[in-house]
Amino acid sequence: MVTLKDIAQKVDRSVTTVSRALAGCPDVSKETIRIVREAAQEMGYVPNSMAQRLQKQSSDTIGVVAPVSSKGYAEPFFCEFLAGIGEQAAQFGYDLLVAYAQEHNEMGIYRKLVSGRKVDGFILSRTLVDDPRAHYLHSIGFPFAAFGRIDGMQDYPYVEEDGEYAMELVAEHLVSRGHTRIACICPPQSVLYSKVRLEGLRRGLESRGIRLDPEMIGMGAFDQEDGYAHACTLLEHPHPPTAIVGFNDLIAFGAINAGKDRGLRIGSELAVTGFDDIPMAAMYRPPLTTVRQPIKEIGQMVTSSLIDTIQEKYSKTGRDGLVAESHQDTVSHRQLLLRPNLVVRNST
Amino acid sequence: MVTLKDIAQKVDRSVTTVSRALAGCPDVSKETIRIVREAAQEMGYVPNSMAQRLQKQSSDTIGVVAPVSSKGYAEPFFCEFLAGIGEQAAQFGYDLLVAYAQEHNEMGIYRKLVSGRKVDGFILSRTLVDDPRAHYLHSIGFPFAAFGRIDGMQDYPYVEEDGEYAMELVAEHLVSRGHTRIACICPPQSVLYSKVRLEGLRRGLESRGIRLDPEMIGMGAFDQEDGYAHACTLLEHPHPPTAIVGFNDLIAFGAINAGKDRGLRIGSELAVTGFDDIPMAAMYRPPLTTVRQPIKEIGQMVTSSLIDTIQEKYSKTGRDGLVAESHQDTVSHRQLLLRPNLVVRNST
DNA sequence: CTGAAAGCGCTAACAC
DNA sequence: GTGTTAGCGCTTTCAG
Repeated sequence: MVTLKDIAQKVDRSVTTVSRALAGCPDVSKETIRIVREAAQEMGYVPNSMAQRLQKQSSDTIGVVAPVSSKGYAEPFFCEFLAGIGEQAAQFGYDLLVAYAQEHNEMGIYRKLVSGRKVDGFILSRTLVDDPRAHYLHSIGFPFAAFGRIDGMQDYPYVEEDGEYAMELVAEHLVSRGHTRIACICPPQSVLYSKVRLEGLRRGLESRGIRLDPEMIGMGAFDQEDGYAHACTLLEHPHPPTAIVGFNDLIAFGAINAGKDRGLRIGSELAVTGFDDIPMAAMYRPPLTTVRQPIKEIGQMVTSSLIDTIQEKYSKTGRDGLVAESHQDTVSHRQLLLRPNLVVRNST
Repeated sequence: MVTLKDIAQKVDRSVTTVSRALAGCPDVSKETIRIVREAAQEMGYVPNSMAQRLQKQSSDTIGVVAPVSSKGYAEPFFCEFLAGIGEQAAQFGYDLLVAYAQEHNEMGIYRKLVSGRKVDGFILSRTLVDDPRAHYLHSIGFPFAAFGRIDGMQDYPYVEEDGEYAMELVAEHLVSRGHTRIACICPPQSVLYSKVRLEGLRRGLESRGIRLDPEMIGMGAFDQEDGYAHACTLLEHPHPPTAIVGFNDLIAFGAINAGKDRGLRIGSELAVTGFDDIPMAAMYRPPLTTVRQPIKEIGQMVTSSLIDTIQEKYSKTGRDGLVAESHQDTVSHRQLLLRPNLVVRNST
């Protein structure tokens, strides 16, 4: 592996000069720059990243801890999200480190990554109401950006779709289709988006004179199987719903199946909506009415925010360790609440 | 951040001794070891990985380059695969670096990762007939392990399900159900598993006196949409199939939809099989008959192989750079061909 | 059993 | 403009 030293030897300059020439330092003669770069080129020089990182005291790496167990996430969704993160990170010269949390020690992995200085910042997703990850990182001043807001925390960067508004759209849509008995199936209320959406749905219905019956709420679902089970229960209710709002597409698929298995005609006898608009949503039968989340783009945005945060921190501590008074201001620029779209298909 | 130096200062020993004590070097007094470890513990010492890596000249990191564009892969499948890799890597103290290839420069990213010494080895998946990635890595002696065999390359570690045998099972199953007009929809033949499975299907059918009509082969599909389109074409054929073999589950879903949209009763009037057994396969309607691939476990296995390979290389070049004569032998232990299972559900 | 010194490859402060 | 020196944090000879 060719190093600066090798080049230095070959062009008969010092290692320092070579380093500077490569960096394009202004106080190196044009001539030297040319010579050095040429040599580097033909020798196939590539800097040793570990050496650079050791010296810079930064890892140029962004960390993502994958949700505990596949159960915790609509996978196709996470995959796209990751792709968005990875692409954006690469754009800015960052690597992407993906770690998998073991069941009962999600925090441990964050601590390990932090203290081993393996990453410069984290992307958080599926934020919780009182998110321990966010609290931890916040408390030690470690950069992170989240896909999703966090209750009881203000000054941190996030991107999120306005779940409340989204549910307003869903409510409006279903009511306009004549539904009055409306159910929903959602993840546990500890998952913030679940709480927000539920609240949004409740309000959206109430403002249209419809009450969201507590018995019409299936709580604690993540995937298709859960969705199926909850939908079955709902449909067996003495006063069953004519519409089911799934809080993600997988849940909605499960609900559709439950309806089908009972001989209901989806779309007419039972309406089902989802959330996310994963690729399969359009390909399901019937195609799913759902709230679109441009998940890859969201991954990119949240990554940009994170990188901003990292570099801001770096430039600050690099200078004097002083935290600018305008912290709150600069952060607020990185709080994005996206306006969602409802994609209407044949499941409603 | 606490360093060896800090500990050394505190316990009044040299940095060297502290390092050795922490490493559990036998020639350090019990007493010193105790003292040092205690101090390290309470000071919250964690080694700086960049420093370790620079000095060890290894990154303790495994690289995975995600397939170009989401189109290239059944995503839920890739996600699980990645999880298997990540978990196994963590088990052995390796990090997982995930990179995303841009459209026309997949090789570039491999080169970059190699020359920047960012990873110690790669996991390859969806191998191609004449896989450029494998050839490149092989030619420079860089460790890798593949999910899938590679035509024209022998001595490298891989894990694969026996696609030929799998198709034998599928053929047997369909024929035993009375099908004689059987079609299939597969990815391009440059994808090795596609070639292998197609060959297997052809043979499986022929040995039962059935010819695989070239017009019954839909070529170049990856996802549900492609599967749908090809299935439509097949079903519009003057002599349409009564069974369609999808080369992955997404393709099969597409075929099921195409059949449904034509009013065919899936399972009786049109049989459809898949491959992979992604979680959704059991939840589709009708549930999909498919060949099971324990993808997460495969991820773990292939990662183990890779780590073996890395460590073997390291111990060799570490000693004298000599390659043992038994290379071929040790590699062959890492060539696993798994026996697949057919999961029969209602789509056939 | 312990420590001093060297070095992994790179960058940066400080000369000349 | 360029070189010398120092240092990032760690491991590893080589001496004692």
